[in-house]
Amino acid sequence: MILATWNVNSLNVRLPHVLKWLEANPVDVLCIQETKLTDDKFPAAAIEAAGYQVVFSGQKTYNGVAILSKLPMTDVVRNNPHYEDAQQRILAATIAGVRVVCAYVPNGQAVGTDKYEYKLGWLASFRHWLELEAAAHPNLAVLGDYNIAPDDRDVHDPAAWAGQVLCSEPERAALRALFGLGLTDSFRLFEQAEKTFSWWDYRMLGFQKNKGLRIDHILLSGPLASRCSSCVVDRAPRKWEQPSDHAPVVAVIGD
DNA sequence: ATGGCAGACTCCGTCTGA
Repeated sequence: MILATWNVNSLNVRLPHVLKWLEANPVDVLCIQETKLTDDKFPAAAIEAAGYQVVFSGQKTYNGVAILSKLPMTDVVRNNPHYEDAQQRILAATIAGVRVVCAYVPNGQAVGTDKYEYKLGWLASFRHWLELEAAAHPNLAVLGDYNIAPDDRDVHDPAAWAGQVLCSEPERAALRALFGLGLTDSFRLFEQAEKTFSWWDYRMLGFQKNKGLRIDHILLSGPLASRCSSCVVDRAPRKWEQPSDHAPVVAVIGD
């Protein structure tokens, strides 16, 4: 099974990119974040025509998540049942015996702001819910835009980003708390090129200068991690016309 | 210290993202 995650920064704009990428990369499951579409405007027909079933949970202007799958999805859950949230950031489904969670973790804006506090509270409740999911589903995969760079290897300029949002110690501790549930950052199971990132600022030639962060992750429970044979970032779509500022991350799970 | 870029809505400026 091949699992992928991609923050598309508006599915309205990026639908052609998604379809083009799936044609070249026919993954089994693709988790999408930042659809920025209400459910009545979701392009389900175009995705189904490409051979994927799809579930989605959106809102106007911001956030919004979707799971595309070649195989049937059951037990679909929208949002964290233990966290009252008007923002649509979580979607879960069971696919071929694997519990797949698609998450768009809040950005946090800046350390010390209300949005930052919302992010930390959201993550604490997310951990609580994932603990229950992990207990119920030995095969658990949590994919998405975490808006956290796990450590300084995941930051183009650690000194400039030190203590800043996406890199602050409380955020990193919240991510480690998810690792504490037995979830592994599949990217770090393998030898990786230095300065591999999944997001680059649109401004100041961020991608061309590789001034990025690795904030999109595929976390796997023990049984899935032991069967994982690769995890890579696909930089190719970031070079296309009118790209998302994020690149897809892809993990391969063997038999 | 600010803006740079991009997308969406309030739509020719403002908010948010990361």
